[in-house]
Amino acid sequence: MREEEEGSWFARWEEELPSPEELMPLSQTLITPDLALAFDIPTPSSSNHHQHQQQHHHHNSNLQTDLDSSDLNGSGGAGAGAGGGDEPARTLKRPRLVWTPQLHKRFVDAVAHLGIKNAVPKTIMQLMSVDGLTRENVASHLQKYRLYLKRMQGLGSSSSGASCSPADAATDQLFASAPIPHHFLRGGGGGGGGGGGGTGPAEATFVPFVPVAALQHHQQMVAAAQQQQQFYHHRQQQQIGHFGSPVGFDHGFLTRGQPQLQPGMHRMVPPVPAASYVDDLEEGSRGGGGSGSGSGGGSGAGRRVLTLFPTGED
DNA sequence: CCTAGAATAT
DNA sequence: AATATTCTAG
Repeated sequence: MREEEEGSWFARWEEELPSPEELMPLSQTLITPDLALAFDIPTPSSSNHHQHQQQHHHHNSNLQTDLDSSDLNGSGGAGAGAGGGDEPARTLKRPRLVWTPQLHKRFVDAVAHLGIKNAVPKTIMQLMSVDGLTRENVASHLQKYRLYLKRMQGLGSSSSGASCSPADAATDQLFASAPIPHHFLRGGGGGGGGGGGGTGPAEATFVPFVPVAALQHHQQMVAAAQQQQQFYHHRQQQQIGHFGSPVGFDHGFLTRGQPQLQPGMHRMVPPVPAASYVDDLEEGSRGGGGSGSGSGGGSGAGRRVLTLFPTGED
């Protein structure tokens, strides 16, 4: 048992973690309609371009906002009835998870609040409380995120040309949408050091008494996986509708604020601040504090960090 | 046995 | 390029 705590880290947790707006539109593009479930859809290699008809009445299946991506799973298409039957509950592949800035924000927040030490996929996943998110999803993203951080460290001093490859630019945009917590800066190298500063070794020494206590059972992934598929079906019961964003935001996001408890799978919901939230969008005070972002130079990119929505607002 | 991490594949 | 999936190590 650990009893050491700074006592202040969680004090701000409420303010930093979930923002109502950010919390709501989280359950994005997960799973697709029963269509996918209906057949296994081997997805015939490449060759999928024909615009077929749009999906007629979709029950409650989630749509991706208004993205035209359309076939995530090759809906429709070939299909064929595999197997004859409709027992899709098996061999189902879930659609690719799209890491939208909001989702990433949550990811970063979770990581930031956990600290490097506890920022492991499972914990992060639990902290995020995003249904449909799997450990694999988080792990994969975490991997990428680490690379990004690592890359960031490599720079700092050196020429102002921060970006090396165009690829970085793209990733930058995604990752830039989320504030980089002071952690994550691996000291490794020494090299450069820091730059600026001291970001401090605040290596998250604080123990995370993860609000998500419980859990940690010897649950088998298999079971979890099956259940996940299950809730994909059950999902249809989700309470949808737009949450009043009368302003241009017409996102048809299915939102899922609180995790529903799955039978057999308990998900503790973190202390959702039912109290007042502070909209701490990107606080302007960044740059100096942290790792230096700019340190001196400032990447030319400046900070155009504004979580853009895919809603097509331009 | 389960989890994290990196590597590899799609 | 972005994610998923696989493999290996702890």
